[in-house]
Amino acid sequence: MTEHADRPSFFARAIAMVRRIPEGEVTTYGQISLLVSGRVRGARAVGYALAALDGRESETVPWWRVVNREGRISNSNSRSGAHLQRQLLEAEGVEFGADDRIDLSVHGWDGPEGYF
DNA sequence: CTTCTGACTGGGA
DNA sequence: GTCCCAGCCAGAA
Repeated sequence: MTEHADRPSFFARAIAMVRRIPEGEVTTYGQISLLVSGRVRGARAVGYALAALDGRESETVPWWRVVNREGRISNSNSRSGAHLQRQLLEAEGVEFGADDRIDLSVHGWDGPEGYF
């Protein structure tokens, strides 16, 4: 972590929020951004945060439960394993549509209960 | 110091 | 449905 202990950065807060996603559910980059900063536009920074995960963190942080607003696996994560992400989600019971899309109204996660 | 880029999103045309 | 643009945060050149 590169942020100050008393003032966790947007980066660190995003990772902490991803850890809260329950098994078998998914959320979007925009939702994470909204939960940790109150702004949807920080979604891009969330994606950057997950891209910077270490090999060790990639095992403790459920990064595979984060998809884009369409419910699809994002493009460049293919270098880390888009196929792996889908495989991990299906193993948790997440279903993909014919167009490789997840129904967020079924598997979508809105954040911790009573967070706001 | 400035500028660009990226696992993104919402709004307008 | 499509395409384009601005905004968000962090890091690299």
